[in-house]
Amino acid sequence: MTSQPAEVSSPEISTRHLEYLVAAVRHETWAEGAASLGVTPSAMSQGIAELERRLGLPLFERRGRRRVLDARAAPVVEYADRVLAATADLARWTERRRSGGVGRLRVGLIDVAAVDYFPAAIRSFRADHPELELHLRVAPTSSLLEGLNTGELDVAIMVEPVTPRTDVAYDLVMTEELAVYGPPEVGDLAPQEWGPWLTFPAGSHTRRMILRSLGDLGASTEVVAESHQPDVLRSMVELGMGWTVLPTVQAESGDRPLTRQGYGALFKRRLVAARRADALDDPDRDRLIASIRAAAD
Amino acid sequence: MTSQPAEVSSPEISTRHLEYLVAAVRHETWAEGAASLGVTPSAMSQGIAELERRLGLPLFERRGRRRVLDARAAPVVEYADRVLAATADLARWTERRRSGGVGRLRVGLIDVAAVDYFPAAIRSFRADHPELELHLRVAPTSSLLEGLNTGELDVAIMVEPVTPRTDVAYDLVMTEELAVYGPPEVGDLAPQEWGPWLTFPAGSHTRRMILRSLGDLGASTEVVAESHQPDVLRSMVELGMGWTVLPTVQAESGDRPLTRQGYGALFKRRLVAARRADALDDPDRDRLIASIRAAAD
DNA sequence: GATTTAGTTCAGCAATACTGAACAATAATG
DNA sequence: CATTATTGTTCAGTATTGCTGAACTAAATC
Repeated sequence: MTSQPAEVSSPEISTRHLEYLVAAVRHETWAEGAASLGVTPSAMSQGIAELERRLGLPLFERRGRRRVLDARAAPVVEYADRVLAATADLARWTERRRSGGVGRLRVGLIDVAAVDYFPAAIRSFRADHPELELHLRVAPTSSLLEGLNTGELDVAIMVEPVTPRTDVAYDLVMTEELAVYGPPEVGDLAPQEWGPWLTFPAGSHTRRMILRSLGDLGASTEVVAESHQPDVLRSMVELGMGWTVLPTVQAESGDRPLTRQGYGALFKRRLVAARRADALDDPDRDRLIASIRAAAD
Repeated sequence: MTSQPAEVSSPEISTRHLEYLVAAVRHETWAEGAASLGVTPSAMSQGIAELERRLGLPLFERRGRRRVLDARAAPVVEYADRVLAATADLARWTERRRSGGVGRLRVGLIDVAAVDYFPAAIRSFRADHPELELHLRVAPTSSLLEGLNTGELDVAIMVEPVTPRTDVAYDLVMTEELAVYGPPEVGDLAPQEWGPWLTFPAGSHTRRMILRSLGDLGASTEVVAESHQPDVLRSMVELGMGWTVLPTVQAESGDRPLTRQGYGALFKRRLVAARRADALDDPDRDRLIASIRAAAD
């Protein structure tokens, strides 16, 4: 065991420095970034120089008359994003403390949660909490995950990620079944005869699960059309353009339900209520999650 | 969906402010805290007042002539701890970048990992990486967890926590068996006749698992002595003071192994390599983990 | 009541962070 | 190729900030 050397001293960094850095990265030009923060390009230039000096490391390289982030400095931007997200959380928390509880909750939901499972629960929650501004965003899981990480969302009702993540914590809300639906006239076929497929875009969590399950059964995995919108996928199936896999609640609702293959559920996926792992405690978020889980039972 | 109101603006906060806050909380007096930061009490008093002003919230209350943290401000201290830990990480990362790789790795291990399983692996790793200052701390799992969270440790080889945690990420290293050991003269007994017990202190992960497993078998769960040190527990068993449950590698090593009950392994526990969930990537930490897992196979 | 201790407020000063002007380098246009 | 436009940098000036030391206030101890 060696003797313990002096601790590396931490630089003094302010959230202002980090705002300059993030603005420089997120905007096309530094001038635009400076404007977004309400300062002159001169202030931002000097501020970033001071940050580089305090870290003892250059963060940007010249590209013509522009400055672009050195790819090796990505961890510094990640640090800046995290600290600014935590600071924004803190600002909201202190605002809540000051105002004695009046606040806002920003909720993301995938479409099946917003349209099929929880519209009544959300209406009811809103009615029960008039002091709370409830903000809803309906988007695919990947977009909701990004929203959580950038601090734009407080909670997301989404598909459970395939691989465990350390940046997000979640509670199970419900399990739902997805089934195979073919064009109306084909009747029941064996899996080997299913397809081609109309499904979600590449990058979708659910699409990966669908294609894996179909592959396991020896079915085709040819995709001929993509859409984020289940209604669009349904319409294309009705028009005889191909087959799809959808949550049963989405495919069989309304006055023209799709025809399910007799195979049964292809697989089940889990919907979760996710928050950023390092988010501060938020009783309103917890109440909403409890309310949604109660509705799911 | 309501119209989106203006975002709550984040206050400008520096790591200096947060250092003042944490020093005020962690030291008996503000004067002592100020000294630990190399400033006068006046600077710290004004700095904390400015932080309260920027947050719009009092953080401390008067207790006689002292100021103590308002319990409701605990989330602000948690935020400060997180940001300062992340900033210290960043400082080490930038130091590594500047020095072209020469650095330091601070490793925690529980005693069985340091003494029984991985001494050769660690000697070998140190020999293979002379450019790296390897710091070892041997302590119980709870202490190692705290060291991770306060940024004092980069990685910890420890018992897997009973309940999943979001602040720590870990890789499985190995599974080890723990068995029941009685005083030398008692021979094989049924579980109902085991005990009383010499075991780890309250708060120990392993102790909770031991008592739960014994309870499941209908054995006594009476504890008559406690120690963090397996050698001490062994000695007390040899002296006929009671029974213990230990990792077999600890209980049966050396020239006077304890006598195992014929029951077999009471249960298995998992040792993991843990890091803080939001820690920056660290190739040296990953290499050490790979080396330890290879040694465990 | 006198003394000591902990934290606060004040005045002064050095350091910092911003603006606006002038400048340098690069890219686009004629 | 010359001129103009654009992006970012450097400089000087100024307002603001953050620190120290002194004086002060309030609480605790003797």
